[in-house]
Order: sequence, then C-alpha cells, then structure tokens
Amino acid sequence: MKVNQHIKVAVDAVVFGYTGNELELLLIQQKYGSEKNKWALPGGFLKDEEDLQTGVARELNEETGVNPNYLEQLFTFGSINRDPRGRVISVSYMALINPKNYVLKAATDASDAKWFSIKELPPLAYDHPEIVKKGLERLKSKIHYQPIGFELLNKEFPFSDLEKLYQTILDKSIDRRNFRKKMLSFGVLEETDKSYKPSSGRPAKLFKFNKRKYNELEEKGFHFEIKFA
Amino acid sequence: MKVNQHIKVAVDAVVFGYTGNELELLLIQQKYGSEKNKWALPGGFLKDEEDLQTGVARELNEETGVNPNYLEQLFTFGSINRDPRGRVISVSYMALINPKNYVLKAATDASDAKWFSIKELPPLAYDHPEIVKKGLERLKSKIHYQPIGFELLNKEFPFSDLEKLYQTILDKSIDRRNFRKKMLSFGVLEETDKSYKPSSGRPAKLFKFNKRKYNELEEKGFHFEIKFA
DNA sequence: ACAAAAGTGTTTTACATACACCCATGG
DNA sequence: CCATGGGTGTATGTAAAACACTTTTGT
Repeated sequence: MKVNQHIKVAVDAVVFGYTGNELELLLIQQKYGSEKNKWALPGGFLKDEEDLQTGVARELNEETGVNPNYLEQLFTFGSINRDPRGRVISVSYMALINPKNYVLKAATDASDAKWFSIKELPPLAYDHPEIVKKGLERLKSKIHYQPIGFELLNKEFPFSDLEKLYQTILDKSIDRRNFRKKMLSFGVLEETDKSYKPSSGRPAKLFKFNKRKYNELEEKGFHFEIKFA
Repeated sequence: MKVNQHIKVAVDAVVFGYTGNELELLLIQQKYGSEKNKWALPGGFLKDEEDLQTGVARELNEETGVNPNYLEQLFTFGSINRDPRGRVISVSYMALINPKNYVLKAATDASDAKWFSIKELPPLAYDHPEIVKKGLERLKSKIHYQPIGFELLNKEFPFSDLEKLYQTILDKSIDRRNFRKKMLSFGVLEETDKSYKPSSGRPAKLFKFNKRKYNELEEKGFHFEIKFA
C-alpha cells in the first residue's frame, strides 16, 4: 500500500475517579519533551499490531498502573497543530475507575502519575483541556441514561454515596427521596445484609448493582434513565 | 519525532439522504483494488496537512460532488485487520444532506457514486457495514434530541414531510396530532405564507426551521426533545 | 439529650398518550 | 360528489416534582 502519509496515531485516556467528595482526573507529568513539566493525559503512540482499545489500556497500565474495567471511545482529535512535535491524531477514551482499587505507580517511563480534583486541574499539555472537556460532557450526559456511575463506587455502597456521586458529577443538588425512589424502581439495585457505619449518624444499608439483572432488563427493552429537576 | 509506526489514517463518511419515502445512503463503487466492484463509503486517506473534518469533506466532494452542511464525527474504527491492504484506522463521520440539492458526479477518481435505500444495501467493502450501523444508530438516537432532521428536508416543507421523515428513520408510526403539537410547542418552526399542493388532497402550509431561534433558546437552557409511544 | 446522617409517603403538576372527525382541493 | 391528504382538541393516565418529619446510632 503506497500512501504518502506522515501522520502518527496516539491514544489518550480521560480517567475519572471518585473519592467520596470529589470527581478526580488521573494525570501524568511529562519529564521530557516539548511539554516538559506540564501534566498530561495518560496515553501514547499506538503500536502497529494493536487495537485502539488495547493500546489505551496498555498505555494506561504502563504509565499509571490502573486497569479500568470501563473504557469507551470518546472522540478523535486531529487538528493540524495540536502537537508541536508533528502531525499526531489522538483517539481519546474515557475510563472510569475506583481509585481505592489501585496504588498509582509512581514513575515508570519517565512520568509521575497523580489524581487531581477536576475543579483544580494543573496546566495541561497539548489540546488535552479540550479532550478533558469532551470526557466530562460525556460523563455528565451518560450517567443519565446508563448505569455507569457504579464503576466509580465500591462494589457495595450506601445509597448516599450514589446520591453524592450524582450530585458531584452533575454539580447540582438532587432531591434524596425522588432520587432513591427512581433508582430503586429500576430493580437493578440489590440490598445486601451488610451496613456501613458513618462517622456519625444512623448506619446505612449497603447496596450493590446487579449487572446481570440490568442486562436482562435491557434486552427486554428496558431503559435506565434518570432525570432531575 | 521518531516513532516507528506504520499506520495509515483514513476518513470515511456515512452520508444519509431522504427522498420523501426512503432513507438513503450514498455509496461509491470501487473500480480498483482488493475490494473491486464492491460498494463502499465515500472516503480516503487523510492528507498530512489537513484537519479530519476538512479531509472527509474533501473526499466527499471529490468522490461524489456533495458538500454537506451537517457533518459530525461518529467513531474511529481501528481493528487490526479491518483493511486487507494494511493497517488503516478510519475516522468516520456522519453527514446529512438533501439529495435534491445535488447531482451526483458520475465518475471522478475511478468511482461511481449512487444512492441506495438503507433497506437494500449492496455488499459493502471492508468493515463498512459496521460503520453504517454506527451511523444509523447515531441518526436514530440523535433526531430525538437534536433538530437535525431538517437537514434532510427542503428549506420549506409541509408538516407531513417532517412526520414521514421521523417515521421513516425510526421505522415506526407516530401519532400525527401529538407529533405536531410537540414539534410546534418548541417554537422553532415558522409557518411561511406559502403552501404546497400535493398530487391530491388539501394543500399544506409550508414551514421552515428557524435556526437562529433554536440557538437562542438553546442558550437559555432549552432542550429539543421529542419522544414517541 | 443532642448531633448527624438514614430512611420514608403523599399531594400536586405537567406531560405523554390515546383517540376521530371535519376541511380544502382536484378530478 | 368522491377521493385524497391536511388540519385540529379533549379526556385520561402516568411520571416528575415538591415537600418535612421520624429513626437509628454515637457521643
């Protein structure tokens, strides 16, 4: 195949985590190169014999040590001058993980990995601010119609965690009673027999998301959909 | 920039048109190459100094003569063996056009362009069936919450055209009164003083979509959203 | 007994749904 | 006057929104 093209293909990941109070973004620090010392999305060049998604997963693991079980393609960025090193298009992905499940690798291939509150991001390299924006938009819109929030929580969680998660991501307050009513009406949450003791106040039952049941319902035409005033 | 990568970047377009009865897809016939005589999505290799969207628009124009004013990125396909000629990733776009506005270029760079009913597609090259599927999904879901249907109609259209368009795309029937009520309630359709005479029956008022008004409303937090039983 | 967070129902309001007849024109 | 497609309103059902007090625990 003779095509005279000199474009490189990179993959980058917008990785969201939730700590109980804050929505966080996983970034790595560039130690070398033109954007030295700026922070950037984990990612890198795709290998010749590697699927896109395999590529992001590999880069993510190499650079930060995390292995998300939720990963979806976001958008492909290809402006001519988005990378000062040359023509690079970036296929971006969004990943959702629970930060508690990982200890970040401090430094692998010349980078340092760290969580940042989405509200206090450091200066980002390249067009990464734009990519993050796309990720946030996707996350905000998708939690309305897909049960992806659970990826950010512990397997078993008090209802209030779910509530706070939605409020944090959407940056608005939600009526607790209506939220709980709607959520439970889907029939995809299971009450466990465990409970969680908050630092003060009444203990809370722990719930878990029943993915099997969700898939069943979805096949029957059910749609997860939650909206707020 | 030393990156030992041998991946080519292509752009492909899923172009939908509507004729009044059918949803159609614009395809070109391959005259050369491994997929000779199969039909394929318009598209080709991206140039080194060209934005993604500019690239699809160029290819589209070269191969078919159309210049869509609605073009959105769909998804990037990058499976290792999607193209037998070598490693090629394809950034796909969806375009919406009104076929009446163009006469297809019969043959430019060794290809023939033609509209096909979405219900009777010929065998497609590469992984193009998958790309078309993605386009259709996007179109079907997006007409619910974005006023993109108008791109497929004449500037001024009888209400019944809009009705039929929705029914054709969604492949189900819709209550005429409820549809009209909801559509008009948004306040983004303007009645013109013209009317259209069908081959038989009562003449219909012509409407037009007021994009300016739509943008205004959208900035105020309005959301176009239309659902059906 | 107080502080802190969990848990719980009812009323009101708005929107979606279902549904059928008359109107204007051309032949 | 008949055939064809255009145009219209109301009643019912269902889900969203608004809203505040009681319960359980630790200190």
